[in-house]
Amino acid sequence: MITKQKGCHDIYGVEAKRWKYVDKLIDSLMEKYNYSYMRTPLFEASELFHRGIGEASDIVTKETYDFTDRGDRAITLRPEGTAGIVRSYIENKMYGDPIQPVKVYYNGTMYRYERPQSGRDRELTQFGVEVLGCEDAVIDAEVISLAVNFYRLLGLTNVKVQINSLGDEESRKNYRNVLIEYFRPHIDELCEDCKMRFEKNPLRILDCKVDADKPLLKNAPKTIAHLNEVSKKRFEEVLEYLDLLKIDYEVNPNIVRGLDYYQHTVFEFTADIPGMGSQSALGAGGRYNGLVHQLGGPETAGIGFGIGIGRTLLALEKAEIKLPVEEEIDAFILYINDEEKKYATYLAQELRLNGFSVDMEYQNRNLKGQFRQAERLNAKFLLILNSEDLDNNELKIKDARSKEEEIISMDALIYYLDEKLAMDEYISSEEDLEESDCHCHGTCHHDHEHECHSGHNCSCHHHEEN
RNA sequence: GCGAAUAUGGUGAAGUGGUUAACACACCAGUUUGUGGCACUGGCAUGCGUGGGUUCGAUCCCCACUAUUCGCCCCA
Repeated sequence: MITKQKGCHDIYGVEAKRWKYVDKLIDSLMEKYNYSYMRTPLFEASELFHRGIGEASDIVTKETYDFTDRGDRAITLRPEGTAGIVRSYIENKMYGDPIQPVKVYYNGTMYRYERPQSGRDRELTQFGVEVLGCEDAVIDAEVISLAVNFYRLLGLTNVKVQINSLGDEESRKNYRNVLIEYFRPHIDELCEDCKMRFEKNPLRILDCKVDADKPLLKNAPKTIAHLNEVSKKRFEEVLEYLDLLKIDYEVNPNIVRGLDYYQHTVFEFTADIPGMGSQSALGAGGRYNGLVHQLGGPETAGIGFGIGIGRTLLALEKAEIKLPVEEEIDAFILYINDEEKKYATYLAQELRLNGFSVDMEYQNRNLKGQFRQAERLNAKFLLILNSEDLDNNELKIKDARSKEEEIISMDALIYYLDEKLAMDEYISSEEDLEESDCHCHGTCHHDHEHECHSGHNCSCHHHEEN
């Protein structure tokens, strides 16, 4: 048997519906914020990521999927979304677009060569936005609030925004020197990794987990204290806008991010959910004003974030938040003989083209099996074909919920279904308010708690009474 | 890159150095000449991750490998 590659996943069934739900939410939210969808290639010249992300970062040194193609080109599967977007922005000269700033979003797979574990895969899906060509603090706040609202709409209300500012180039350099001077006399107290970081990227020492509790780290100079006036003012402005938008945040001087290109605002979205382990970061981002120029474009401000969809869904699961995924069909068509089967085939198409979700029996199973199939599919109505009824241009329709059954004229079917389904929607929205979404159909023959078709646990009322 | 655990059918799993590998759920067929969830009957692993070894004999013991899961590291 050929199996899937390490760290990859097949997504299907109910799981696929959850993903689809998130995709739709993203699209509709982005439409409201007026960000345009953008799709860039899954692979790019390796150089793009090396120049963009930074040679020193772990990502480029050991976590990318690299290969040479048949033309001997060095190719890398994209490990993140920003570099490709920026490359495209430059290549397509979007800085000349009459509409500025350029606000885009993406939602696609990324690849990282890592050891997989819970919440971390080799193929992962990220949703992210990028705003290019706007330096104003208001856009920082919009981008952050947008992400928070995305989480809120999913039901994750306890996502924390951790925010920090690295300042502009000048501030960043100053701070770096301050930090080096601060750590230099204490190098020996640091862990092995941090000794490496001291050389390559001293900022990263701050979010080291091994040394985190040492007073040396706790008392380390803070970025914010070493911002120059302009940077400081800018950061305050971002926070003001966040207050205005009622976004809760926590200024965390240890957020420095792994990538070299960040400046000014950097942030991380974390969810304090039991069972998420060290994968509590659901998304992150920041401002990358130097990147466009670094990749060969004009000086252009940029900001964005990336959110891991898989990890977000995992958080929802751990927090026991259910997404309202549709798992019902409007009607299922049953029949016994071949004449009826032909009519069923015709009727299914007719109803589908009229906007109903319809399925039917395909392989002439006995009625018992067909009823079971209809139940499994959560069909709201069963259309039971009968030659005699068909001759009278009628059919028998059974309401799966009420068990009521009646014979109606074929001509009235569409109208009938429309009416009933509208009613049904009304009723189920009422029920949602009372949180009674159990599909046990009143009577239950199970002795214990069991899994409902909709995937949740429910206990049967008449057993509870005992 | 480092560490740990696990590996039996569609699923959850039990099990033993020796003829037919429990049990449950699911599924299929039937009892029921066209109405589902109950009951009953029957069907459902030529096989216990792969390769080697020990043995008269291995799913069970040993070794290696692979895969999965979890943790560390790291995280766009």
